[in-house]
Amino acid sequence: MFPREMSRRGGRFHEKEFSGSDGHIDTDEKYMEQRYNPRSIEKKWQQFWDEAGVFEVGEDEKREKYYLLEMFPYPSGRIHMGHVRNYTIGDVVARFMRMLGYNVLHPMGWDAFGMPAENAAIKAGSHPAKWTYDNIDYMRSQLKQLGFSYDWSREFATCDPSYYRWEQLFFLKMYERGLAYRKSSYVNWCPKCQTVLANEQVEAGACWRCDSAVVQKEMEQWFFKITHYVEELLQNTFKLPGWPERVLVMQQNWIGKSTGSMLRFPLESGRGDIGVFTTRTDTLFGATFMSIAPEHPMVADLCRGKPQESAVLDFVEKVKQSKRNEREADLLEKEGFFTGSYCINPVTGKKMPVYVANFVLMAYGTGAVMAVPAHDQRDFEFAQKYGLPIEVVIKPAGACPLRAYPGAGSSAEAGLTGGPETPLAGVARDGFPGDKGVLTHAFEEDGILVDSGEFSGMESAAARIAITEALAKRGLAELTVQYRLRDWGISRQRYWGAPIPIIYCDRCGVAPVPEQDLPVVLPIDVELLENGGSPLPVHKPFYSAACPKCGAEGRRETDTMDTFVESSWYFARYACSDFDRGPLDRARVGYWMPVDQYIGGIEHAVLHLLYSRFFVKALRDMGYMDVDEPFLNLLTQGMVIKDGFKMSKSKGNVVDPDEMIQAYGADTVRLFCLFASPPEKDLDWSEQGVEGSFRFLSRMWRLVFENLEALKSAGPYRGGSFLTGDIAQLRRKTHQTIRKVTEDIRERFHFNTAIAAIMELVNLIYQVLDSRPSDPMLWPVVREAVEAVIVISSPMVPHICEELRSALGFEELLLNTPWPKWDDQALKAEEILVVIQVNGKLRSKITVPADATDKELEDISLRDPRIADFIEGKQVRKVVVVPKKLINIVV
RNA sequence: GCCUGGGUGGUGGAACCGGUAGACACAAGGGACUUAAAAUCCCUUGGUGCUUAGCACCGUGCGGGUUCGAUUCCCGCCCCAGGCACCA
Repeated sequence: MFPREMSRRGGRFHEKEFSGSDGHIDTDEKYMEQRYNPRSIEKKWQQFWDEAGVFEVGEDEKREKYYLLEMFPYPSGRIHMGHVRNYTIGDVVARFMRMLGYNVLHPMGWDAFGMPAENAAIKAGSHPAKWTYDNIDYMRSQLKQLGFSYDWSREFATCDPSYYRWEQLFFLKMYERGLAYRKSSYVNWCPKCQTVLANEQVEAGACWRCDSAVVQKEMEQWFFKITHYVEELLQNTFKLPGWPERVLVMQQNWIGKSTGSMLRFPLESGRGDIGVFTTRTDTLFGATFMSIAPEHPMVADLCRGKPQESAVLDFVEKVKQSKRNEREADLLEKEGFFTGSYCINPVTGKKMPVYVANFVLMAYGTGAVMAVPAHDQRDFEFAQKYGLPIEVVIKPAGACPLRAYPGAGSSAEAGLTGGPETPLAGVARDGFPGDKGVLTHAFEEDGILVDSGEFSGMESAAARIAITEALAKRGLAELTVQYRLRDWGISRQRYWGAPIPIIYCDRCGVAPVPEQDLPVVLPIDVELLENGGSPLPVHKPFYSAACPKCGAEGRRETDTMDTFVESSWYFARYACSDFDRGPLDRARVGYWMPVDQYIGGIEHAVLHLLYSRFFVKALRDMGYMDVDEPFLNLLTQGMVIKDGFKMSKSKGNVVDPDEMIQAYGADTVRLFCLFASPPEKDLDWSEQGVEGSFRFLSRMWRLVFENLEALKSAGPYRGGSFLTGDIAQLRRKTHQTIRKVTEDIRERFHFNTAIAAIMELVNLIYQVLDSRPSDPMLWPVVREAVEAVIVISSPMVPHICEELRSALGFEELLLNTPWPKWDDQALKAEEILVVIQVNGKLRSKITVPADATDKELEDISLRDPRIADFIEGKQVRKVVVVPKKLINIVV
């Protein structure tokens, strides 16, 4: 259906070209000339803008700067509707701010490293570089066809050595400062992509790119120490009022700060202790056993020589083999194994069996958890399963006085036997969740401590501090903070990325590449491997390198950097993309940074937006820039969906921007993207909606060309004359519309309502012209209205507006035209509409002089005949008057 | 489970520091122009009812509350979308 249907239904402006050969349509040549034909005018203005370089900017201290940026695209082949929407929103803001007089930087470039290039090249027998640069050329031409106002002189692709050389320099500087380091650890490995992934790139245990299950693998990897800035990253989320709340909350959750205590539990054997992080120190008296992660370094020691040693090690091995998604997604049944060792509860002195448990994560806290079954549901279930003691030590505030019940805990497996000393186990007290006096699940809230020695009777919050302080005197505790955020693993075992500038030497170990040897250029003459693995480890000219320290033959690092490294600083490079004496020209970066408005998809809420915030802090501390945060204001636009789903090839609901532009022109596509919904919401693509946008532009076009002579000879309205009726109303509407459009764009980026207001104004102009008032002021007022329509529409639909404006005889470009101001005088009406309610229900409407007093309004409404029916025979108890708006009569 | 949004006509959406619910558009129906079609223009369009030039009642997920007045504020639910998820 698609292309053919398209050219038939939407391609109206093709008719003129076809008509020459057909010979029967162009009977009315004059009428055809008046038709809106976007194809020719859009090309004309794009060429004009391009040749004149009108969007190129420099630093100008006299003007206020405004740096507007949209997330740059990955050159995947062709732009999709999501790009069109994102960049259209950005372009409107850029053009609007320019007209308001700001010195606007609006650049574009390419996030050009990454795996799709490799996969596509393997498939096509091509090279990632060729694939990438071909795509860039094509996509650049697509962006130009949409008329976006970029300063193309600043364009760059991140796969260019002139870009990534500076990234390599940053790596070296970060290495010097300990912000880049190498360590061996369990990392996320995607077997399909043959590479390691950062935590942020694992979604529900699966690879963010290919959706394969991610496994844990122990490897030597390079990390960026994002945790060095964890507190600043968190605190600044409270100082970014220009960001959407939900993005900030997502980042806060991702950082995952929790305050608590670090506690030490001495081993019964006397050989050391187990460290534990807990936020619930107040429940310490109820800690009856210990759970540790299978990867915990003490596991081997704890079970050594015990009867269950081999069984424990088998269990550990089994858990390690399980997939990350299964293990983390709470799918696996909670299982544990007693190691055979005990540690001692430092406040009760009681023995606590140490279990290896599959749900304990080595990566959070210390990899060991004190288990308090009465006050943690997971521990409760675990204790029931393995017959471990459950001791209640917190009661709900306000509950009845305590009564003791005999315990019934069985601890056979742990070696604890019941007896007179057996603690109260599994028994509920007043106010606890439970049935017939038996605890059915853990009581997890804060409350009042019981059976907790000297701390009994304290409130949880105070007890947390008090118990920690008491233990601190014995060297067994300290107050501490834990974060969920972990360092950013940046090594990728892939070819198409920026090489990490490191050489390994048998004698000297890790040797950074000297700065003067940068860039370490990614070799182009490689054979890609079928399985997707990197060819670099088998490419001798690359990996063979002399050790910079001793000169002996070393081996170059063959991993490349995560592509998110490139996008973590590109916004600063736009300020000085031609600078070749360093990564960033301080003066120019100082002028432009930070980005005043950043626009992009919500999918980067954590990934790119968190990495960039980290990078800017690191660059600041290394002396490259002076800002703390990269993006002052953030707008996250919604997805483009069709038929209820995100556009995707598999759903078969993709709409190609090229075909849309061919059929309707760029202005129509832009207009529809802006009009169909506010930017932060999802946009539902509708063929008919696009038709409607085209219809509106045609209407605007005809408004000018069908009245061209009258409009031109009218000259602008200069004020002074007294206007009446329709004409006065039109002038008022013109200025109301200017105000509404200005505020809708400036205050909240609600282009949909701005466009609706312009449509209303156009409708009114037509209406006034239809009524043909023989008033000498008709054409001057209409002309003022038409000019306003053209100027305030121009950020959204720039091509048609330039054309219409030049048709009216203007010579300067619209983008150099100041944004119009509304005339407060013109907004004033002589008469206003006031609604009358009785008991809050609308009963009548009256038109009154604008200067009527509240008392007059009240009198008029009480005399209103419609109102009389409703108040007749009733007593008027009260009359509420909202000045110039509404009267409510209460009877 | 926790955290964020969000539930308004046939559809996209508007109004929301409480004050005319449904702007603007799409779709649908009717009409004008035309040999015809396209394009364009005009009218109707939340629901129900009636004594049908009009009027009344109901209506913003559900149930309460505050108020002269609630789509908007408060309390309690339901549903949808997104994020995090054994975090100790």
